Amino acid sequence: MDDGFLQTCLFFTANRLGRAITKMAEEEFAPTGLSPMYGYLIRLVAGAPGISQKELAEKLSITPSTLTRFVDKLEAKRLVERKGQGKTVLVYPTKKAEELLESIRQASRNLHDRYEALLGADAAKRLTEDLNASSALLERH
Amino acid sequence: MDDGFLQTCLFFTANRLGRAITKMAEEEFAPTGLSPMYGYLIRLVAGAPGISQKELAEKLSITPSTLTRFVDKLEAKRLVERKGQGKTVLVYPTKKAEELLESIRQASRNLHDRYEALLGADAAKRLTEDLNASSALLERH
DNA sequence: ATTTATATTTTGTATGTACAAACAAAATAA
DNA sequence: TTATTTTGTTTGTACATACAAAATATAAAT
Repeated sequence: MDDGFLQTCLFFTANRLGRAITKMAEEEFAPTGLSPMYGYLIRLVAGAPGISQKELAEKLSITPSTLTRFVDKLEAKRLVERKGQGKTVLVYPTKKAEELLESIRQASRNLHDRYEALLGADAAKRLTEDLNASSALLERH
Repeated sequence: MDDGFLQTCLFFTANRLGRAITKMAEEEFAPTGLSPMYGYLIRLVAGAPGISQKELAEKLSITPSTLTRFVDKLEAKRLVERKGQGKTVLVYPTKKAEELLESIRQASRNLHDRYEALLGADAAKRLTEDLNASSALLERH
């Protein structure tokens, strides 16, 4: 069958892996009550209280509008608080978020262990580094 | 700042690349009037007229429910036709789809050329192969 | 032949994400 | 000091995708 074009297309293969690892990540993060991106957002905020939304969007490589939605949800769950500083919005973790932190870190570790077991430690590390490097190149067009 | 955990997490890096390459792919596929996944779906159907939805979902690594939605849309655009063969649904390309094919192939080529120019031919090829191999390992849990 | 089990598809619902436009505040220039 | 531009955020809307449950249709077993 004439379907080799899929396996040679970076768009397809990158998203294919994205779907597979997202499913796994959602399973591992289930105990935290958050999906993985929200968990990472909380880790960033807890590691730099008062970080601006702009910085958060940049670090997470998502658009500002998406970040607004994320912060909306975490604020509704009383996990972060906004404090407007002029036109920029600063984000702070709540006590509740800090209490969740260890569970989030554990989920990250479990996820890491799980895919490492399947891919091998070396291959996983190399792949992750390659993905970072390639993303950086593509993001600048 | 304490944000290294992002760069070492395969979930994050895979989806980061996914977002970057998806944006690029959407730009290159714009002339076809389709988003990239729909273009590839049409290529599969044109390459194997009468292929079942189940097979299509497998080849594209998406869930059957997502595939149903995709075929719904392409059917509404008169690009494919369904023919129920018992419990399975067979999908056929229309004339209109066949007329689009060359434009879709061209978009794929343009996309390929574009990211290859940024990543280098060798690196792009290796990355794509790694992504395929890793997806295969992760999809089986 | 009727019931039961199995495989495929569809539907309802939810989520992550983006773009474009609107809005608000700040910085710069006149 | 007022007018213009830039920067950061939010809102409306749309789309790709998934899961769980329902529907449909075949095949298997009694």
